[in-house]
Amino acid sequence: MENSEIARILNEIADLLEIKGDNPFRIRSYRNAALTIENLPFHLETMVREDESRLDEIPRIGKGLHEKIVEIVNTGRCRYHEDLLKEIPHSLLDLLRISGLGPKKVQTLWKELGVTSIDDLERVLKAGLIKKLPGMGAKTEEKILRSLEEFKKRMGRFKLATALTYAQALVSYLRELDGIYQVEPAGSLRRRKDTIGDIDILVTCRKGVPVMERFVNYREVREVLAKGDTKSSVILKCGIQTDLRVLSKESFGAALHYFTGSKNHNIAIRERARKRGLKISEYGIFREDTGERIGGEREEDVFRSVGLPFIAPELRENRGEIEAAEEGRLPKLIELRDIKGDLQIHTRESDGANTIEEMAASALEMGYQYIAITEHSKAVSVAKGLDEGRVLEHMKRIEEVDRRFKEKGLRVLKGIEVDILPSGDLDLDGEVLKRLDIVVGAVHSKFNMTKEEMTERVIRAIETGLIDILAHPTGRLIGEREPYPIDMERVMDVAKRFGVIMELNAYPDRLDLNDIHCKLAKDKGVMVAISTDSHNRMHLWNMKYGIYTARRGWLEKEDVLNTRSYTDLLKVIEERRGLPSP
DNA sequence: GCCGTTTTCGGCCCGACTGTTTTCAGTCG
Repeated sequence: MENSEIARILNEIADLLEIKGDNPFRIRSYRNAALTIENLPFHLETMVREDESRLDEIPRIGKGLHEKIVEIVNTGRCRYHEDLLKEIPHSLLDLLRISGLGPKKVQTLWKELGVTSIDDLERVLKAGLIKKLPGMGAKTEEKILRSLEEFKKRMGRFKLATALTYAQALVSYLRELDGIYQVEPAGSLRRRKDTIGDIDILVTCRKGVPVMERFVNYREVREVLAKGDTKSSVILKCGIQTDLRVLSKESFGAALHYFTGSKNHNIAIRERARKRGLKISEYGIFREDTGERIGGEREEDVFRSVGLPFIAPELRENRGEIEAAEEGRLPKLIELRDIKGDLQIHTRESDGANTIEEMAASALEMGYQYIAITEHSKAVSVAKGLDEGRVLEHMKRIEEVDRRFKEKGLRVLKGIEVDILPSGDLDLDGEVLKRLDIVVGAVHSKFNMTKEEMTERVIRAIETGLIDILAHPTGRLIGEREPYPIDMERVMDVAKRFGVIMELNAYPDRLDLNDIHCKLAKDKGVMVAISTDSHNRMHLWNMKYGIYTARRGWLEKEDVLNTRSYTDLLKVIEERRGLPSP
């Protein structure tokens, strides 16, 4: 059973308890535990089966949750969860996902009108029954109707790249206004999470009202949800909810920290402040006893007040960054400028749009020292994948381009993205693969294997000793295709033995490895290569999204292969190939 | 249900906006 499945059950218990009106702190405990489990860098079921007592080392899991987790792992079920579902219909939980509907309103709808599903909700909305309920009126009914439509339309989240594009345009628009001091996007966008629920923008300015006016009149606004003096919310035409908050200069830092989150990072920081007799809110840092303000203008004030160094936004997930900060072992996170080359690039020879020369010229403009040309292999026929003969021909063309770019400072490596067949065999002859400078291996077919089958498939491929880099290791396409099931810990253990490097595919739809897998690789001492998988010249610029994810995964320059110089890169590959084969 | 620099009971982060209220509950982040 996956960690996410255990977390889902615990989250559902929390939802059910909320509708029941249970103790809010117990509910929080379930949510905290669920979040902790989602973020674990190891497979919880395996750990519990090996040594149940190690559960006690995990924070926010006490006696009660310990028992429930063991039960879930052993039986696949949780009696407490099932008992709750006997009282409360499961489909009621969908209603909580509609904004404006919380546990109390859902309970009222259920008890008073017998609403137990989205369909029921639509029915009572059409019949105009909601405005007759206690505590609800015509406006509530209308709001729920709008939220329901929004919910059906956007069901889910937006890719980071999409949200960043819209946010940056809006920030520029707001900056044009006179009297604006600071405009800063916060939230999961600033933490560079791979998907974004909504955009939060913070502003300081001479006068708040004109900013709010300008915001709600932005050309991209579809609907204004709320408009106040300090906070307004809109839905953009693309469907992203966007909130703007106006702050005083003296509280900007505290607010930036607060609205950057994550929620659990904030709770941990505030808890820390409370123990020091301080109170941290989005308005600043105050002494609990006297109420005296001791800071808040700069974000650093928040960290300093609780005795910590600055923690980069990408790390703020309460995944150990506070402890690391305390012990002075925060990572020095990788930056875009550390990248010296790109190791997965396609050209017209397979399914790319540009020539080798064009890709090389763009790479040179970006200041890179090297690129690898990695076409698909023959199994990926839709992408005009290469057979052995075409690989050898293509190698000559790459060598020719390399000769011309060498003196300009760019080396062009002969590579391939060889298909890992369902059997785990590679799609090209080993003798041909050995003649290439770099071999990237990847799964592109038969995604519906079981976890065991897929893990074996990839491990077999690694054990050929012929793969240097394992590309997009989970095959996910954000918002379109779930990652295929694979035991990443086992894969990385084998990769470590064979010196195989794990790819972080920087293409915005992939970001694969994800942040948690990057951290896992780092912890296991497996090197990561950040590659764009470029199919045209513009794609080369996607490297930044890979960097964002790498930073969320605690990666430093040293953890990433393509921060190496050309000669050091070759050394790493050479050493790997020199490792004893089975 | 978790947790301990107020340590095994009694707390648990904090504030804005909305709508239906007439002093506040619900929701959200």
